[in-house]
Amino acid sequence: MSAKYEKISRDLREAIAAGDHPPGSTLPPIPDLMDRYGVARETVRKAIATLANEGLVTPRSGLGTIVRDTSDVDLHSKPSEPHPVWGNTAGADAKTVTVEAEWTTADQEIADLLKITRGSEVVRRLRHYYKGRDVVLIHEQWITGDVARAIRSATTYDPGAAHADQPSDLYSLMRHADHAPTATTETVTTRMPDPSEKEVMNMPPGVPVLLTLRITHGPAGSLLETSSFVACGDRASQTYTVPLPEN
Amino acid sequence: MSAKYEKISRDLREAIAAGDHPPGSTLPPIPDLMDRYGVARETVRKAIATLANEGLVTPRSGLGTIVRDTSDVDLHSKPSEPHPVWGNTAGADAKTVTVEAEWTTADQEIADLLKITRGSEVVRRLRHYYKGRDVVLIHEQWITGDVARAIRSATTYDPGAAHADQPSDLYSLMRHADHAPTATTETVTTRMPDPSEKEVMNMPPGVPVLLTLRITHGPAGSLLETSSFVACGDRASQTYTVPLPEN
DNA sequence: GAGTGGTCTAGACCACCAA
DNA sequence: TGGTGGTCTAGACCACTCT
Repeated sequence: MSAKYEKISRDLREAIAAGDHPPGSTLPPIPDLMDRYGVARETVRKAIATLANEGLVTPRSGLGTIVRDTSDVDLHSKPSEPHPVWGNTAGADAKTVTVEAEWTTADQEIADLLKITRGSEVVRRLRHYYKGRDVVLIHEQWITGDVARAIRSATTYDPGAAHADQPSDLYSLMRHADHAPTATTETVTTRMPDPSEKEVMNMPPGVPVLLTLRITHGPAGSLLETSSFVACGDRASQTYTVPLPEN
Repeated sequence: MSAKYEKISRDLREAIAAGDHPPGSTLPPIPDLMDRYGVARETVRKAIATLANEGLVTPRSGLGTIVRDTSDVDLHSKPSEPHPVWGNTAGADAKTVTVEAEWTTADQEIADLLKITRGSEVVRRLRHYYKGRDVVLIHEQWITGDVARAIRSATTYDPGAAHADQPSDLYSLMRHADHAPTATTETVTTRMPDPSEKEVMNMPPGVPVLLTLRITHGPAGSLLETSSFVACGDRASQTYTVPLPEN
């Protein structure tokens, strides 16, 4: 109930909340805390690790234990406008890079989501959204073969081929290809990043990811694509406007 | 780059992913892993702590290191229907308890959100949403004085007083009080829980919270209330349906 | 009681960063 | 070079859970 490291982390947490140690500053060095509390090194480190896992601080070798700024959400996507309105909401230093693009076949999970048969041809794209030099969102997308072929015919753009230039808005292409999207269903949840996500987005410890699963609906109840968005949780938020019924 | 504990945690992570150690089972005991890798106890514990912070396992004294089931989201709220549709989406064992309800005055932050002057009278409510015996969502709500007074007059229900019985749907009361809500704006983000949230919702390590900030709009651009929803990240998700424009 | 994880120590060596 | 955090050890004692 009251381990030594818990008291230390509680004291430090309160000191941060009270405004000592403002964001960007450092906590007292480990040796200082060892003296102050009369404990061993590993006990202080455990206390600091607790705060790191809460996302409050980031220990950095040679520099000290840096207090994070937890209030700076600089990405603000509004899916009410089609999701990749990256340029609009994220500023001039935002960009998108298509890492992979390929024709492949749907596994069971994707087939279920898109209500197609397993093994159907689909286009899979993996894209990274940058803010400055940092990847802040990983977008994996599956487009039904029907829609991808229609786009290829109507616009001479093949969604399943890698392109040097970024063709921007897939939804515009869908409209030109007679598959205008009518609505999306987006489910938002959260979890901790796996090691590869942590590495790609250069995430400090104690920061979760915001996970969005999207399904795009087309004419006559058809399904056009499905996407998963994995966003760095301390930099991204999503806003929805929900109209309410009268009764 | 390749600390001993990193190799151990990587091995265990892969073993879990491969289907050895299915959800609910336990990892090998610490002494076994010490022997297998020829390392000290604290090294093994660090490896396991890494997995715990990723939300993959929960070590429990006397029982072992239990593999969590990361796929069981049992709460699924649809804000397209007014948010507290708890009974509909969460099953029969869901309930809501009002922990606090009071008339108070708006601080600067709440005043800004509701576009009222600081110090105005508002009603603040703190509610816990249960699933079975567990709190899975903490709801803090501020209702403008105008709206709360109108409800009190029209329905003889005072939102700012504690009630033994749960009056259910605030939006219905608003409609009866001539303040029908027309839309909500909901911003979703994520962070790690603070210690009090972790305690109230009995959250294991490595589980973030899903944070929703809601503003409810009323007739003629008025603002009726604002809420923060803090949901246990491994049990809750939210779904939005977004209509898309034609062009 | 036997086995599990939880806490803590005292000391060692290493990697990183600034001046 | 001196100070920072990062890793690791070998051993101790405690708290919890099941049988």
